[in-house]
Amino acid sequence: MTEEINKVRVRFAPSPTGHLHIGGARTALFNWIYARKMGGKFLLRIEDTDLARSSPEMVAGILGGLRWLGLDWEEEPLFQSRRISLHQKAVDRLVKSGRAYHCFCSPELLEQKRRVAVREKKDYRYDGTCRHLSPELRAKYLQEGRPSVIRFQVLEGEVSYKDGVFNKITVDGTEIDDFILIRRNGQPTYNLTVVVDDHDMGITHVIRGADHITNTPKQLLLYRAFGWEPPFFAHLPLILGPDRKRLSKRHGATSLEEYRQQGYFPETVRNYLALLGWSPGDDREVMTLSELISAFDLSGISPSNAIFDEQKLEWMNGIYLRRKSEEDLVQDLYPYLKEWGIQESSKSEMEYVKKVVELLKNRVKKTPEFVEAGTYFFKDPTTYDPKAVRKFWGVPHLTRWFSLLVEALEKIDPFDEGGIETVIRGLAEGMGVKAAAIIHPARIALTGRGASPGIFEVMVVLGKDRVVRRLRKALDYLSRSN
RNA sequence: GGCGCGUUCGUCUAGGGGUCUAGGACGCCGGCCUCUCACGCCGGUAACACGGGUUCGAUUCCCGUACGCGCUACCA
Repeated sequence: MTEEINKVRVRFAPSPTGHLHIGGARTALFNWIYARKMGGKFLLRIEDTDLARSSPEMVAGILGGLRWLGLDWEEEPLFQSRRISLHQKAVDRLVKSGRAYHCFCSPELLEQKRRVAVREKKDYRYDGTCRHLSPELRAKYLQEGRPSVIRFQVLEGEVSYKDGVFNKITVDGTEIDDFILIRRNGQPTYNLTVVVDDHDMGITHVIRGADHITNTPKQLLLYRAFGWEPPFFAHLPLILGPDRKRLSKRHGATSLEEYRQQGYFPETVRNYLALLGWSPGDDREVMTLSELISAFDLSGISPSNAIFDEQKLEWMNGIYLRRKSEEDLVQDLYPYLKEWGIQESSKSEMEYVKKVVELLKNRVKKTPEFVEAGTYFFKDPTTYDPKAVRKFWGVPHLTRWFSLLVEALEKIDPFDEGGIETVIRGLAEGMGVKAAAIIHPARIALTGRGASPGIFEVMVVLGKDRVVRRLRKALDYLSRSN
């Protein structure tokens, strides 16, 4: 029983007003890992009280993103919008106990006061007009049905807490506004809902972005006013773009979905994100999930913001890609097959694709790159790389070499690597040139390019028919252009 | 502007009074391998923001300055 009570419960609480942001994904990941590490539970709460900007599609997208990353949650996600009456009830308690009060100041009036303060270079804070309203006047206004908000009454002199990541955070009570708990339209505000919901969900550790640091003292005040035990707070440093500004559209991809579409593996994103702001304390970087979980510790999180380095993400994806089996990569390639002109995937065609993957996997970092890198395995070259042509096709006797090459290759049976290599090296020797003198021109003929996997391997995969056809085609091209 | 927080190679970071000639990784540069390109391997480049303290001794502790970021909403 007590064991159950002491169990760690963490949550990820996105607001469905956009796609799952890379920063949100990391927050979710850290919560998930922490729950796993501690044998606790990872819960979800959808903060959809901003009715105008929230949508069910966004909720679905966010859940999909979490699933893709492998971050499974327990219990049903809590929808904040369905808890409004509970939030209001909680505030009623505060009003009754005198910790919250109705404020009748109009938004226009407050806006005006704020402008004045800004003009005079003073910092604005709610002046407490309605805090000091006489009970009679307040009752009268209420009776008249004057529109009002409910504000929290800040009494404390100083609030401080020890953050799990940052140093001790202290703020003077005079710096905290009598913040609004319930809007004019009856909707509760963030600082209130987050406290009520976290309490009701039994959240023990709040792990969230550092942009919430300054909200924390307000929330602590609410916990105190409600007489609730506050959770442990740990704030994650922000993820910045290369210009040190908060990661945004200007930096390119910011949503998890975009990285998925670009061909990054979930394990890469997970691993890379885990390393943004956290380190296992030793030199390990490429780590499995279970390694991540066992090495994870809140104390390993650094407090300074981190710049998102896409180059390193790409490098890491290359590591994971090379570790994958050809079979798995072929699976990943299915959505792209039609770009190679493969309509329905027969067994033999898949065998061919697998061979192509074998040759290319050390040369790409993301799955979709196979498409471009491997086009010549599926279509005869229609153009020849001009730079390579200039370098290797300008030699004399090339057409004669190609003719001899075709002749020799046609005789090879079986058409395997050893046989091909022997033939080509023999041919070169016979002509008193290096093998490279034949290999490079042949590569252009076969692939259209100046670079490719080893040419003997390429020939084997292409097969004798394609090889011979392409060499003849090049021969034709050469004789016409000379 | 006010308040809060932060500051180790270009980037992610290790280290937290002497063992630091500050370690690793990405990137970049060079080399090896080699038919090219990759992969792999080897090597190199590059940092404790600045100024004061405390101390026998500060990258490590304290204060200040600079810079950065966050918050400053009837958004979350």
